[in-house]
Amino acid sequence: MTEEFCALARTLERRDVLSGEEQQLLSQLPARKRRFAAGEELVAEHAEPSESCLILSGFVARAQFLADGSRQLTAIHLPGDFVDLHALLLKVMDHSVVALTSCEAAFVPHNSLVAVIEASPHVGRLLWLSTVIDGAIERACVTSLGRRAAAKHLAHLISELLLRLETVGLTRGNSFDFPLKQADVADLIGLSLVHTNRTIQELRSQGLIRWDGRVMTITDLAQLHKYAEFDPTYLNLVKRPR
Amino acid sequence: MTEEFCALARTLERRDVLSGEEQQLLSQLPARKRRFAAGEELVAEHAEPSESCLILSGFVARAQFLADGSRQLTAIHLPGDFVDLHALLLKVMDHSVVALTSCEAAFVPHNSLVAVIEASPHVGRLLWLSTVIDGAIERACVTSLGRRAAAKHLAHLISELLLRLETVGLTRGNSFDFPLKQADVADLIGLSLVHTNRTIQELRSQGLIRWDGRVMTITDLAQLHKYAEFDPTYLNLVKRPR
DNA sequence: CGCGCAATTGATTGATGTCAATTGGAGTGG
DNA sequence: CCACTCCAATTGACATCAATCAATTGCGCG
Repeated sequence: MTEEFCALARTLERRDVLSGEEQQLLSQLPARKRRFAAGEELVAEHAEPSESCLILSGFVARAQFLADGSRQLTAIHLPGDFVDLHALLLKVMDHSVVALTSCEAAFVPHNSLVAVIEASPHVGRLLWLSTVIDGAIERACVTSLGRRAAAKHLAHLISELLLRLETVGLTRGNSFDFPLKQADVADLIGLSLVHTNRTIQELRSQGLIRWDGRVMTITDLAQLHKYAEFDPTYLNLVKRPR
Repeated sequence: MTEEFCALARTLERRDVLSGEEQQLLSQLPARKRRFAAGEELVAEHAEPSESCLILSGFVARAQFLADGSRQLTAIHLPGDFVDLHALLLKVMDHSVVALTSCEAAFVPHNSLVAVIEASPHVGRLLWLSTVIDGAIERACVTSLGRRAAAKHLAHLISELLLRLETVGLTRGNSFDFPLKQADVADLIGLSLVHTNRTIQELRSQGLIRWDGRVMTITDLAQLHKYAEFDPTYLNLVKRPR
């Protein structure tokens, strides 16, 4: 398996077993590898991409823009995530994908994805699954935005990130690299920059996290989960026949 | 085609052409039809359903509950929507599905869905598409919650509902039956009941809508769209080969 | 007529946004 | 090495939005 697809296989295998042939199929997908700087757009809103992009390194997010210039990041994505796989069916992008840090992505043509899916309906279902988990993550986000207090929302997001990053081997114990700007976190949790700053300070002063802008460390995981009412069911981190 | 699947076929056909055989396949799906009263649960959180449910009449919503007893409705669903199709892959429900009005639903066994998908990859893709559109709708909701003022959020939701209901023939011009309680609307847009009431009044006083608790009438559609910055791209109401 | 649910209103509190500085640290050129 | 600049983080003061508490109204129904 080529280096590029380790992360993908790892993500898929977190939810079901891949046979050797299936791994083969994935590793033979053609991919155009590209590097982006923080702030660049990987995929533009209203574009009609003929390839989907798999994140290899760095953090990216889906973004929607409003007339007043503000922006909401509707989801954050990590290495191993097939960010715009849904474009395979949606045809027209309803949001753009932006780099939050410098990152690398592999662009895979839709027609070769279709070929893989036809060759292996099981891999097809696992890809379908990954779009459906994206939906579950967005549902959790809706609930956080609608009904959780700011600090709990942020605590929930951090809890989720730790688990998702563990899946792809990007944690060291309870800490992980998280070189985002507070302004990006603000757009992620739907708050103003100033209030985001105060919210972060609250989690710090509660002794739940440490974050210097580069490394996020969860100081008290059990407490963080309890505080955020975090239930990882929606991430489907269970191996099952699918 | 049996009566039950008219709505489903109609929803799918809004996005692509179905051949006669494909319609056949759909119409032959076995279905257990059930009726629910407002407030009842169609599918429970943490359940592991072996069937997915297609809404035939009425309004239902996905709901997530919090420890303090509050609730967020992460999406509203209409006749023709295959609400918990994603359970086919997710296995465990991360939310429950509740009836907002009295409603009817058809429960379709997962194994017969898998059979249809294997018989027709194209229908499979259209079902995949429908889960992916649910995701797009949730993204729009995230943006509304995070970055739109309350009244604009509500205006956006109403704009969306009109279009989605048109798709399944449930509108009369710019009006449609909408027998929800304001408390449900509150849980849908993430506001308190009192503030929801005032938000509705604002849209009324701006001359955008009329709503007596049963029938919603959009008085000035162009203005409503403009006010909400409504861009229907995300609903994918375009016929294309998928 | 009276009950009960849903809608509405008023008053108040609390959370969050906005505006305007200020601080701190990394890089840059002299 | 030191000023200087720039960007991000932080702080304070204040305005605005939304939640909460507590009535009150309106309507359908027995």
